[in-house]
Order: sequence, then structure tokens, then C-alpha cells
Amino acid sequence: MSSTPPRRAARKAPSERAAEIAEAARELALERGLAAITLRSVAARVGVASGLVAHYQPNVDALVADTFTTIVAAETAEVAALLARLPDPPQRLALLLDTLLDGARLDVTAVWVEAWTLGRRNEALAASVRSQMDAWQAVLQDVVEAGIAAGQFETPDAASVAWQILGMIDGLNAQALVRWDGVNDRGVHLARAVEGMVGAARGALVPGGLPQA
Amino acid sequence: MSSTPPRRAARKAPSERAAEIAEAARELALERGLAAITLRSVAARVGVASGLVAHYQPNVDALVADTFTTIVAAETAEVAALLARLPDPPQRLALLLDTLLDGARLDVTAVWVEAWTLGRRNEALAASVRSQMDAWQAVLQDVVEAGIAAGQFETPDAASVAWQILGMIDGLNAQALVRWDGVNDRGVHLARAVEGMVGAARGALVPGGLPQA
DNA sequence: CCTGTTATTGATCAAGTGATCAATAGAGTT
DNA sequence: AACTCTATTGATCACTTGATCAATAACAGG
Repeated sequence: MSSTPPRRAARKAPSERAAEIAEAARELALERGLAAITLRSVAARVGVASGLVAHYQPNVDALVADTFTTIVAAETAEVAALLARLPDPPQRLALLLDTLLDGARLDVTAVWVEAWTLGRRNEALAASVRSQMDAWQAVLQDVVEAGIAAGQFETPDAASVAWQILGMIDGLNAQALVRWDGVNDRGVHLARAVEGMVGAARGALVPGGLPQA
Repeated sequence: MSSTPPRRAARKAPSERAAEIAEAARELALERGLAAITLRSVAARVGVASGLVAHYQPNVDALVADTFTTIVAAETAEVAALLARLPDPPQRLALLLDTLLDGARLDVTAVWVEAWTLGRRNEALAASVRSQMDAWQAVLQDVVEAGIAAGQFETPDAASVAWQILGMIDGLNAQALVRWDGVNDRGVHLARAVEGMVGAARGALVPGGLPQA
């Protein structure tokens, strides 16, 4: 048994150490924001010297950008997988709205919002943000187009509608980040708004399936 | 004619100097973000020693919070004044949506987004953000309630709908900050979404007044 | 058991931050 | 003209940041 932790960190395979660093950065970003990712903070969490973190990354900006991508891509994949189980486009869209508004991923929302700002001074991050936004938009566009093909939705521009829905979701989540109270029935309001945009039947997207209040 | 600027800044009345500092901070925030507000950057813009800026503020966090309030309150007042000219609630709401989506205030949007993140580490700023969000919501709620009173809107919860519209606008603007292209007819899509939420007649809010595409 | 490769260290540098405060000097008052 | 008040200075401190790199030590292959 050792009282004080070992002076020197165990030597590990580069891939393993890189994974540890990525994981530490991910946790830091979710807990304290992307701005909390520094050479020293990440190193401390992994239990290595700061120089080692620098050794595994060209610079901190890249680590921040990679961390953002890791976090956000996982969310997109998770939600997309959830949707894949449902066959009916209106059901898929309803689940999508419901899931993204449930407040279970507010830490990810915080990362999104921070990335929008940090992207101004971190070109690599800005590129990641654009790429991940495209990924989200693609997921939404898929659902909208499937609904159109099935004759359940009707809109002349699925791509634009998908962008619009994405923007609304982002805004409502960002709002929830700052202000929880005061807003009732977020899901129902959004569902009605989206029904109008995609040309779905009234009530087709309301989570509980209740057509009217 | 003097080649080099005077060593010492002219002595001014405290209120005047304070105004200069506030204005410099405002410009910096709009041009380079709230994070660009530092004792030295503000001092340099005013043409004064850094110590003087500190002399006029308890700390930098307060200056950032005040600057945010100044910028955002001016926007709210400006738009509210615009609306006041129109008597008809649907027209007011249409103008509101149209104005906020026209991209003329993207610099203010950037300040909003940054404040959401910075508020995490600046309690004074967080309080300002909440307060200014409330102010915006009140403007929107007013319009919605006027429409209900006039029998042109129909919704059981004007306050929640106002919050919802605000969130959507914020999200769409934040999106525009990062990605301009790909989205067509933002105004029309949003107008339709809002029509659904406030229970207005189809086409009542479309900017050009065209009921259908 | 050597020996070469390289993962790891930690001190170091330059740059930037907020904050403090004794010293200075400008402007109004007497 | 002397004086008083205070706006203004700028050096200074303690701290944090990203980055660099010579030195160290652990592991693998011969």
C-alpha cells in the first residue's frame, strides 16, 4: 500500500493515453465548460504532467475542437438510434422533439452554446461546429422527407424546414439553460409550431397523442 | 500641431469619463465580444491608463454586466418603439418577427449568446441576463395579449407562448451567427410556426402579407 | 544483460489577466 | 497666488494561460 500517489505516471501505449486525455477533456467540458479545458486541468485529471497533454495534441484549440465533436457526435448518434426504431415519420418527429426538450442533455446544450462563441476565436472549433450542425440538420431532414414521401407531411422545402426546427430546438434549450421557470408545456407549443411548418395534421406531433388541450 | 498624443489625458468630470468608459466597453463588446472587455483594452480605447477604468468600476465583472445590459436594453427599447406605432396586434407581431430576423442586429445576438455562457462564471451578468430576458418576454406577451383581447389570437397561456417565441427567435438568430446559407424563407417558416402557436389565421403574420407561397 | 526508443517530467518562458496604490498634476475655490 | 480636492497615472503584484524542451526513466528487442 502506498500513502502518496506514485511520483511518475505509469508508461502507457500512446493510443491508451490519448484516450484517457480525451475522456478527461470530455468530462471537464460537460462539468465546467469548454473553457475549462486547459493543459493543466486536463493533465491534473488524468494524473500526468501538463507537458504530456501538450505532447498528444498540436495545441489546445485542437483539443477543444475534438472534445466538442466527441460530445456532440455522441448525442446525435444516440438520438438518431432512438429514432431508427420507430417506423412512422410523425412518431419519429414527435419523439425527436420530446427527447431534445426533456432537459436530460442540458450539459450538452451548454457545450453547444459555448462553442458558438468560442468558434469566433478558434477556427478548428468553428469548423467542427458547422460540421456537427450539418449532421443534426441531416437527421431532421431525413425525418421530414420520409414524412413527405408517406404523404403525412407537406412542405416544399424539407431542408429549410429542418434547419428551422433545429434552430428552434437550440433556442429553447439555450433558454432553458438560463431560465427554467415561467414556461409551461414547452413540448406542446413546439409540437404545434412544427406541425404548422411541416404541414402535419393538428395533434399529429403532440407527445401524449392528445389532439387538443 | 502635436506629433505624439499628450502624455496625460485631460481631466474630466467623473460622469463624463464614466460615460466614455461605458461607450468604449459597448463598442468593444459589439466588435470583439464581451470577453474582449478588459481593463487594458477599455483603457486603451478611451486613451487612458488602465487604473482609471478600475477606478470607475468595482470590478471587471460589473463592467461586463453593465455593458451587456446597455446593449440589450437599447435593442429592446428600439424594437418596442417600432412596434408601438402599429395598432394591429397581428401586424405588430409580424413586424417583430421580421425585424428580429433581418440580420441587422447579429452583433447583439453574439452578445446574447456569449452572455449565456459567461453568466456561468459572472453572477452579476447572470442576473442581468435573466432580467433582460424578462423584459423581452414582456414585450412579446403584451403583443400576444393584445391580440387575444382583440379576438385575433387564441391561446390559453400568453406568457408561455411569449417565452416560446422568444426562444425560437434566439435560436434562429444564434444559428444565423454560425451558418448563413442553407436556410430559405426564415421569416415565412417562423411566421407559420408562430401563427400555429398563437392561434392566428393562416397568413396573418407572413411579412409580405402573402397568405400562401 | 545491454541498448535504443520514446513516454513522461517539470522547470521555464512570454504573454495576458485583475487588482492595488503611492505619486502626480490639473482645475476650481478662496 | 496659494490651496485643496481628486482625476489620473503607471508601476507593481500575484496569478493563469499555452508552449517548449532538455532531462529522465520505463519498456521492448536484440
